[in-house]
Amino acid sequence: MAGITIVEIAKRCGVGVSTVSRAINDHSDINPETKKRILEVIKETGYVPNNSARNLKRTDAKCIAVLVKGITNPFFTPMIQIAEQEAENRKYALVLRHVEAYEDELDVALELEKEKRLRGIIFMGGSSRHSSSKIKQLNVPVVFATIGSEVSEKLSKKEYSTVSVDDMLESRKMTEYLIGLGHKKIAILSEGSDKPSIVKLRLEGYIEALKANGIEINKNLIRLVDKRIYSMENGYQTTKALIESGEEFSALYCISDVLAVGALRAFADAGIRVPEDVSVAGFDGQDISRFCVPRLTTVRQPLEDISKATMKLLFDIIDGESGHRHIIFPGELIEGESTRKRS
Amino acid sequence: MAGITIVEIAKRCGVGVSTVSRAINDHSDINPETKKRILEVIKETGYVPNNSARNLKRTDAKCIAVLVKGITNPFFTPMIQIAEQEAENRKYALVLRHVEAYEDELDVALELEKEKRLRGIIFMGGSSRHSSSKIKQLNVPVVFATIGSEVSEKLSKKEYSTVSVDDMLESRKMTEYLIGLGHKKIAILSEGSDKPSIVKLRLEGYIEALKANGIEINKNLIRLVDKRIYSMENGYQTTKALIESGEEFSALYCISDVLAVGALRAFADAGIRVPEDVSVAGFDGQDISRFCVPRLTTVRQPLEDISKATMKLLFDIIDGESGHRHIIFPGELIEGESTRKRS
DNA sequence: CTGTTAGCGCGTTCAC
DNA sequence: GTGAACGCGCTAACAG
Repeated sequence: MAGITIVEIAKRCGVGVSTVSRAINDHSDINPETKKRILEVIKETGYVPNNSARNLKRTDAKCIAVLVKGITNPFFTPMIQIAEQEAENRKYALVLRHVEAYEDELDVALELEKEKRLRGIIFMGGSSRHSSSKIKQLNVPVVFATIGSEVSEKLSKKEYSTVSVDDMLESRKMTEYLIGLGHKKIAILSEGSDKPSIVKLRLEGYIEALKANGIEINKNLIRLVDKRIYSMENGYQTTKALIESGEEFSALYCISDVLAVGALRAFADAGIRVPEDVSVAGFDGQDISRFCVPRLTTVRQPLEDISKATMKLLFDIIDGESGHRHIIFPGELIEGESTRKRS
Repeated sequence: MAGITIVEIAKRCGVGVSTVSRAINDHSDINPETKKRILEVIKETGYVPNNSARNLKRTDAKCIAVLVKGITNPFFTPMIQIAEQEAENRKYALVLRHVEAYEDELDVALELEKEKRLRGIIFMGGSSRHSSSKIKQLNVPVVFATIGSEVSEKLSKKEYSTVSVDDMLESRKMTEYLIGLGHKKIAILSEGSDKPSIVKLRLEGYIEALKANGIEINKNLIRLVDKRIYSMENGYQTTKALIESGEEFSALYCISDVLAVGALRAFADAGIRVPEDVSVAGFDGQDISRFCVPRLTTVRQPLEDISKATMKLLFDIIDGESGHRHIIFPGELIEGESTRKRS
C-alpha cells in the first residue's frame, strides 16, 4: 500500500492523529504505554511518515545543508565526513546535495532552503563569484568552505563567511619552492574555463612568483586542461601534448594532485624520469599524493581544520554568537619524491 | 522575506493562484502574456516555490532516485553521470542520495519514495542481501546496479532486478590468470566485515580458483582490510603487514584497484619490485588503474554498459514493458604492467 | 483562458 | 494525557 498515512495508524490504534504524531516525534506528554502500542503498530504496518508533509509544517527543524559542486571530486569527501559528524554532535540534520555542473548552486540553495527549512548552508566547490542579489535572498547564514574570499565583489563581506586557504599565496609558495630548487622553466597545468574560480588564483600565484623572481612568463608553458581539473586523463593528455610540443622545461606544476598523477604517467610513457629529468608538483594533498610512485610534492590543504572551522563558524552564526568571518588556514608544503634540485 | 508564497505572487499580479501555478509549471492553457507578466514578477520577487508542498500535491512526478552507499567511493561516479544523462533524456527528474554507512539503504528508500513520489529506485553499492519484507514495501520497481543477484534469498527474484558483473566468476578468472602465469602462492587483500557483500564473492572466486587448480588455501595469505575497501591507506597498511609477516608469496590480488594502489606503494617502500619480484592485480578497472606506475592488471567492469542497461531496464519496468530481470555483464581482464610470469 | 476550492499528510494549537 | 480542527504551500479539479 502506498497510501498508508498517519490517519490509518490512528484508526488502527483507536487514537487521534495527534497522539500518533506525538509518538513519532518523541514528545514528552504522552502515556508511555500508548506510545509503545502505537510504535508497535507502526512497525507492523511499515508506516513511514511523509517528509514533504512534515517539512511543510515544521518550523523548528534543526537542519543545515551542504552543497557540493562537482560530484566527480573526491576532494571533498573528508570534509563532508567531518561535517556530518559535527552536525550529528549538535543534533542537527544535515542534507547533502550534489550540484550538477550545469546547475547554479545558489538556485539550488534557494530551493532547498524553502523545502527543508534550513538554518544554514555550506558551499563546497563551485564558482568563487556569485551574484550578490541571490546570496542576499538566502535568509540563513552561508559559509563557503575552501572557496576563497572573492565570492562577490559587490557584496559586503559581512553577508557571508569563507573558510579556506589562501590559494594564490600557497600557489606562489609552491612555485617559489620550485624556483628555489633551481628551476626556471616551470610549466603549469591549470584550468581553461573563463569563469572566476579558485584554481584561477593558483595560476595567478604561479605568475606572481615568476614575476617576483624575474623569470619571464612563457605562455607556451602555461597549459590549460579542457574542463575537469580533477581528471587524470586530462592531466595525462595535456602533459603529453606539452612533451610533444618540444618546449623545454625542467619542472611541471599541476594545480591539482589528480592532474599530477596523469602527468606522472605521461612522463613514464615518454621515458622521462621523475624527478631525475623533470620535477613534478601537485596541489591539494589528496590521498593519492602519498601513495603514487613517486610520492608527490604538493601543498596540503588542512581539510579537517577547514571543515571543523566551517561547522563551528556556521553554528556560531546561527546561535548569534558570531558575525560573518573570513578564516584563512595556512597550507603545508609537503616535499615528496617527485621534485629535486635542477641538475 | 522567507514567507513569500504563491498567494503573494498571485496578489501582486492580480490573478488567481492557479494561474501562477500554471505559469510556473509550463502548462499550456494559459495566456502567454499573463504568463510572461507572472514570470517577471516572480523573478523580481525572487520567489521560489516550496518543493515540499509541491511533492505533497503532485501525483505524476516523473522522478526516480539513485541511492549510493558509501560516499567515499569514486567508483560510482561514472555510473551516476550516465544515469543522470539517461534520466534527462526521458524527461525524468533524478534525485541522488548518498546513504551513510550507518543507514539502511532500504529505509532511506522508503522515506524517499513517500517524500518524492518516486517511480523507481536504483541502488548502487551497499549490502547484497536485504530483508525481503522491506523490499516488498517499496511500491515501485527496484534495480540493484553492480550488486549481484544474491540480494535476498528469501525473496523471489521476480520482485527486483539486478545488473552487474558476475563477481565470483570474474574474480576466479583473475585468480586463474595469475595461476596461469605460474603463481602458486597468491596472497589476497579482501574485506573483513561479516556482512554479505559483493566483495565477499570476489574472495570466494579466489578460493574456488585455487581449489580447482589443486592449490592449497593458505590462510596466512588471505588478508582482510579493516573496513573501507576503497582506501589506499588500508591497502598500504595491510600489504605492509603482509610483507613484514615474512609469509612467502609471488603475487598479490587486491579486490579493488584502490587497495592495489596502496599495495604498490607498500612494495615500493619495501624495495620490492613490481612486477619483477611480485605481481600485483586489482579489480574494478577504475581510472587510477590506467594511470598508476606500473599500470595495474585488473578486471574492468563495464560501468557504462551496466549503467545504461540499468536505466533502460528500470524505465522498461516502469512502462510495463518488462518484468524484473537479472542482467550480467562480462568483465574484461586487462593486462597491465603489474603482473608477469613467475620467474 | 481563468478563478475558486478542495485536499495532499502532517504538526500544532486548542479545548477537553 | 488526548482528540478535533486548522493550515503549511501548492496542484488539480471544477466551474465559469
